[in-house]
Amino acid sequence: MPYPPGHRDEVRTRIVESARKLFNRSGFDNVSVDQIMADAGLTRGGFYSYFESKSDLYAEALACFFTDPGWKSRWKGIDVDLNAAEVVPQIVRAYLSPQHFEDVDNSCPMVALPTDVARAGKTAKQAFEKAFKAMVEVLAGDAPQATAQAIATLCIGGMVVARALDDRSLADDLREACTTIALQLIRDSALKPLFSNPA
Amino acid sequence: MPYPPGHRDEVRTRIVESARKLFNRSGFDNVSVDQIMADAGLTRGGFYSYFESKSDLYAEALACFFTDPGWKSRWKGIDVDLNAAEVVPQIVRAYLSPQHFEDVDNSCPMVALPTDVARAGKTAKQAFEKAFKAMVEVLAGDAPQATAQAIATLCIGGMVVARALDDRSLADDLREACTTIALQLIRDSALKPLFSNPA
DNA sequence: TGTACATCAGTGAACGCGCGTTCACTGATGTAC
DNA sequence: TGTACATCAGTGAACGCGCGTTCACTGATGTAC
Repeated sequence: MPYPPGHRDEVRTRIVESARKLFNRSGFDNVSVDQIMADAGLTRGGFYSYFESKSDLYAEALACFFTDPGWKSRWKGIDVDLNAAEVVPQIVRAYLSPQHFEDVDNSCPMVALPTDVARAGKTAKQAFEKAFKAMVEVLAGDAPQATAQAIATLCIGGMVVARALDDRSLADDLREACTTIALQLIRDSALKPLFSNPA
Repeated sequence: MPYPPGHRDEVRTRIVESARKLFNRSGFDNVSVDQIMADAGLTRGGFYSYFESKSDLYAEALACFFTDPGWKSRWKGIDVDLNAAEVVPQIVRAYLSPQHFEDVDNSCPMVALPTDVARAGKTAKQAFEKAFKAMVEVLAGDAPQATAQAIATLCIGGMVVARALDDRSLADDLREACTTIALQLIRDSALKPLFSNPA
């Protein structure tokens, strides 16, 4: 058995990580197999002994962001402590932070690639959905499902729109507006059970 | 002067309209000049007597959606009457409606193309920004700027995320959740001036 | 310890294809007389 | 009214290029003795 065991798994992971980074930067279609393999320190020919086709990578590149245990503290500047009581507001602040806005390479793929996913196949959509459900679950806390979904949408949508604007200060305003409203929704939904719940 | 006056303008508009539709459907990079010209009933060669390059079309295709006087009632099923008192909730409902979700070809480009714009040049981002500002202005009503921006983000982001999900019923839930929360934000912000405004 | 070997991870030339763009041309048009 | 003409909108073959994918091959590796 030439090459140490686990070698292929390690290389495969490296390819997926390179793909995730480059997809984030340029979208699915503007990244070539050549570029991905070169970024992983390999040449193009080897790709097809790891994957059936380029589109096979889409779902894996989306998934690897969330399976990577480091993702929750990926945007430095704001450290999220998952054991803290105030974890939900912390996540919202980190997600909508300037650090996340600027670090496109290590961005959440739900921000960098949602319209690419909408045009891609079922497996990519399933991977996106899994990530979205996980995010809603983390944000849910005491809030009803609809509120948690809206808060997740403010986080993802705020970043997507901010990155498509030309004026940086408007983009900053938008991020902050979404943060404020999302935190307000969290506060309101946490308080509501204490009072009557008007229809 | 062969060909009637206005002929070129008319053909140019037809090309931009075809581009808008096809970009919405497949993104900037998956649509070829050939396809755009064929959709407009022409052949590829003529393109470059109307535009300097393919990327010149991006900003124009974004803009034409909003300059088209028909856009405000584009998603049938829900007719928005801009003179009605309840115009803002109507716009939110129409934007997040199943009709808009399904009609990708005639979709708002802010829903279909935000990540393509984020990767494109300055002119495309300026066009996107202009559309976003216009939307926020329409939604503002009595609400503070930050609230109007968050409502716009719920509309756009809700549609972007819904289209990237695999499960249609989850996508429907999400659209409805965003509608509910957006309408609640409108109601709350309209009421607030009547009471004290707590920090 | 040293050598011969089987394995297979990785290489890179080659393929057919569709792209954005160019350009010499064709032929439908309104105008002049 | 009818004909010849100048204009220029639109055509389609051709270009160089980079893509996704294939495949015969090379050469680094751990193993056997």
